[in-house]
Amino acid sequence: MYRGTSAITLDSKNRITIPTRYREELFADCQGKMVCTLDIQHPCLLLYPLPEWEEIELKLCGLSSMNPQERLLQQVLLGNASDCEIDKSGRLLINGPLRQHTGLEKNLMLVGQLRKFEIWSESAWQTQMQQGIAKIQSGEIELTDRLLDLSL
Amino acid sequence: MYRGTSAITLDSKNRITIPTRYREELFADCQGKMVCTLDIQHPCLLLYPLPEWEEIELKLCGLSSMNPQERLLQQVLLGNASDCEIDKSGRLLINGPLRQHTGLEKNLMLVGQLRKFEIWSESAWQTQMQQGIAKIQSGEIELTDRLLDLSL
DNA sequence: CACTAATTCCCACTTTTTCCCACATTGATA
DNA sequence: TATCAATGTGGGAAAAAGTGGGAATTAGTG
Repeated sequence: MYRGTSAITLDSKNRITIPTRYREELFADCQGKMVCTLDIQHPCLLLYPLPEWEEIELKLCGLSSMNPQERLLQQVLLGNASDCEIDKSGRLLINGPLRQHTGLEKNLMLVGQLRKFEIWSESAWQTQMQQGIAKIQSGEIELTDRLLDLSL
Repeated sequence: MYRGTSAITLDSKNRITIPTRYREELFADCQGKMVCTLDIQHPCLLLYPLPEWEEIELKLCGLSSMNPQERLLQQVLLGNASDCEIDKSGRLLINGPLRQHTGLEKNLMLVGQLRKFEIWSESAWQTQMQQGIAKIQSGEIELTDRLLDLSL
């Protein structure tokens, strides 16, 4: 399970360094083979270990291409999915279309989210956190059964 | 079960010393492996022994990332969850994002809360206690069945 | 087939993190 | 009240991780 936020940089060759604390687990999960695609709700990227992604792909495969909404999801998620492999120095290449769509700058945040990561530009992530916390504290969150079950 | 409040300090390398009276129990619970994350209601941090945290993570894992509210909770809680290990001199590192979000200064309070700890800046904790006690005494507390069952 | 562009690999520098030792402070005991 | 023990605090030094860039290899193009 991946968790926590790391400040990382996009270097002049459009690579990011995966923090060492994740590498061992990543190598066990997927030998460094990962898939990066666009997020559909936020201006960020999603980074999956290959086996995780393959499960999602299977689900996407089950959607109907006759349903315009479902087809759109397929187009966005599958169309942007790009194979990335962690190189020998623990770095990973982020290709052009992905960078542009997210407006990635030099300073990024790599955010562990259980079985995947999110990649945000640092400023967007901070905004997301501030607004998100404000929203939760103001009680704008509707408490579903699943949420009530959370006792922190 | 952890209880009680200890005044502690954040040193120049952003470490806190865990009071000795907790160490033995902590070591038995998690060999010093802990997870620290943001609280969503108050400006404080939550510090869990790893096994405790993993249970919460399991619940978070069951939320749907397609539901914006549930995803927001995942982002805030998991995204800020940081692994911390108690070092050989009984100290623990609090990383940047966590410090900033909580506005931690040098003087902190470590508050035992059963299976976890809360970490407050000293001033915020005092305010919380004063206001909280005032609220309870003024009868602003709605007595639910669970509360009625408490007999002190 | 030659030339250019892009990618990958690798080395070296810089910064950060971790470990460890020593001093200060507190509290207990004689 | 002096002394000892135990805990808390600070900081130096070693190790590790992050970062940038050169050079070699591969792929793409005219």
